Amino acid sequence: MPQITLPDGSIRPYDGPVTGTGIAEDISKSLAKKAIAMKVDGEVRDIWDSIEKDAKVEIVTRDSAEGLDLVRHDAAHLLAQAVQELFPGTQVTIGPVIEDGFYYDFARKEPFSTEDFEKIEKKMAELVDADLPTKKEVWDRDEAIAKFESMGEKYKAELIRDLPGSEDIKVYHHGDWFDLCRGPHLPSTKHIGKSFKLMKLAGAYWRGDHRNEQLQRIYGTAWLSDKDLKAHLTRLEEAEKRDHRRLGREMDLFHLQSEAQGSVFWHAKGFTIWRELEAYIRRQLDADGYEEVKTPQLLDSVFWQQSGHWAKFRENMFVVPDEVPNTEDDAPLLSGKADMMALKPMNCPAHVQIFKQGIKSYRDLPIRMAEFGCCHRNEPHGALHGLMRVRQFTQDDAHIFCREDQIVDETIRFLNLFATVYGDVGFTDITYKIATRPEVRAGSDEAWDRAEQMLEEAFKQSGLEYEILPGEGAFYGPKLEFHLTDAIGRTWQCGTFQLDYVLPERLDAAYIGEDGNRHRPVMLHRAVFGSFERFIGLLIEQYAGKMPLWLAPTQMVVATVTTDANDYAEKVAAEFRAAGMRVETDLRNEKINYKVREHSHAKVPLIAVVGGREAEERKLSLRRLGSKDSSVMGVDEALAELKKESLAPDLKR
RNA sequence: GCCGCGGUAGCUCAGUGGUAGAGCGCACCCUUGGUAAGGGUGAGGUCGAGAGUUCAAUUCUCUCUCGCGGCACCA
Repeated sequence: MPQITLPDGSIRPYDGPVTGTGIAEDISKSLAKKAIAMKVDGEVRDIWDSIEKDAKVEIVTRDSAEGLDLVRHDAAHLLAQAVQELFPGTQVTIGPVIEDGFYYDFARKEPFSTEDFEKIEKKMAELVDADLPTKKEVWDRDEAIAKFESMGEKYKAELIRDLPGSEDIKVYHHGDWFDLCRGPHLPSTKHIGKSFKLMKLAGAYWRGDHRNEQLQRIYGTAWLSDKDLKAHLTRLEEAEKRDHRRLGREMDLFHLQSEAQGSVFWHAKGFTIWRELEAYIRRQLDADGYEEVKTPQLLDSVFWQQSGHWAKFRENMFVVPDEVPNTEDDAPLLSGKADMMALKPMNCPAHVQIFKQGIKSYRDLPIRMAEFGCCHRNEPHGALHGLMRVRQFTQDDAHIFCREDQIVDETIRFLNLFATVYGDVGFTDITYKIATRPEVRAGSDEAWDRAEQMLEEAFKQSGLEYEILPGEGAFYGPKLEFHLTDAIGRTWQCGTFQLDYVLPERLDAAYIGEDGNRHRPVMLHRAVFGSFERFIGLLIEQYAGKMPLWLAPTQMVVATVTTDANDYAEKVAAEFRAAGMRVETDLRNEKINYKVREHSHAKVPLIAVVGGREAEERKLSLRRLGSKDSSVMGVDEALAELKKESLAPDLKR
């Protein structure tokens, strides 16, 4: 006698087991038509499942968040079904729902090509039109394994083998085709609709492990309506326009070229942004009790052996032989016997060397040692991505040497600095994470317990929301991660904060404690921007190139209406430059419309138009980027206002 | 590094087994125009590199390289 509680609080008693369809029909005919699944005590289930006990039930319709997920999940099945019909011999593996869509991983000897997409999409549409009903069966584990193996579906068989014994082996049929699946699913293929599109093709390792065979992954997007699909595709196009690589070229900020792949050629305009940011963060660090240092770029491999990087990080290091190259044309360039040096991939070991000079007392701690250190890492070719992932980058790096009892305070101090800086540059959408102990790690569990607790404590005291990333910490300690999202939804880690008990030990850093004995300091690795490169890349995308005034490479263009005003324009520009602003003039023989258009496209925040009228009255006509209006004002008034406005946020305070 | 896709003028892209085209940009000339494209003329390309097939390759094939999208990696 199940009692079904509906979302409105009403209770419906039933004499026996009842299906979601039955409940929906009892509520209303129109709901029954739209019902595609149900939520039983919060869990999404197949609409045709029987409910035998009292439960809270909510009917799920297509146009709900759950409905959209179901559509996408079914679309993944649909893709698999279409592919298997079109390409016999293809094995299916997994096909989950992801943001905005789904993917399915296939095992097939011959490669798919994006040219196959049209054919597959057509087949998918046919299957939707066929309105194949969904049927669920629970199979015996061994029989299921045998069945899938006999079909040549070894991945499915492996999945079943690895399912916990407590779990049912559920098989969903869509017409004649079936797949092992946790479900739930739509009642039939027609509910999927046709607002889907196959997007891209990629290799992906079975179970995400590069030692396994590589599968072929087809990504798709699916929506409830063609309108939604179109809107999504438009969003992607818009996002492309915000791509920092594109804007970097259009705005003459930087470029990359193959002779220095992964390293950036900063043009004057791009480097202006860098310089402003560097000056800004240096002021913050100075004010926050950091001391700035500069350490060597190239260090002997013996040093990296001591630090542990040679063992753990060597494959990502650029190694340089310490040898005079042979100058004979025919002789080998290098003897192969030279000692090796390496470009630093990190600054931390060098900072320990500075710490170790002289004797440190507990009274000296904490020491906050900062460096705008340029690091090189030999990243895999496939990982390189514009400014976001490069092989040479400069961090706003610092290491805090402190006692264990200072960790919480230092963490809070950092979080405050971090929040100030990100607020100042306009990043608001940040995800905070604590990455905890990985399986392979150094140090005792007690030390890890303490370290993780201290980080959480700091977060709690700072009032920031965070999530835990289990097992994602560094081998030497837990870390805080700060994630930002780029134009197309990829997230990037920028700032970082890592606890390290290991490096001071390895490199024998010590201070004299109150008790007169030697103690190990704890090292906190931390960066606010992370790398200038990535941070600037994200800034460009965040602002779609329309940088805030203090960061804009060119803050103002003084554009003349006629050549008669040229001398005046030069004079005005000079006055603004004298006030510390970055100002250019546009004296070209072009119409003012043309100039305004061009500088607007170049995303210059301010355009000062000057003609005969302005020259006569020592005025300018100011137009702000994104505005159609302009306002005429006196030069002195504009100078006072804009000089203040163009200051970095900290200097305005 | 792995899988798929790509590389033609500064940029965006078209095109072809008989050694190339557009728009924008650039230079020059005319135009002195009041807030998102005034007109004209012109310059500009080893069609990513190498090899192969062919009478002939930018076009077809292979290798390499770089780029793009994923995957793996990101101590």
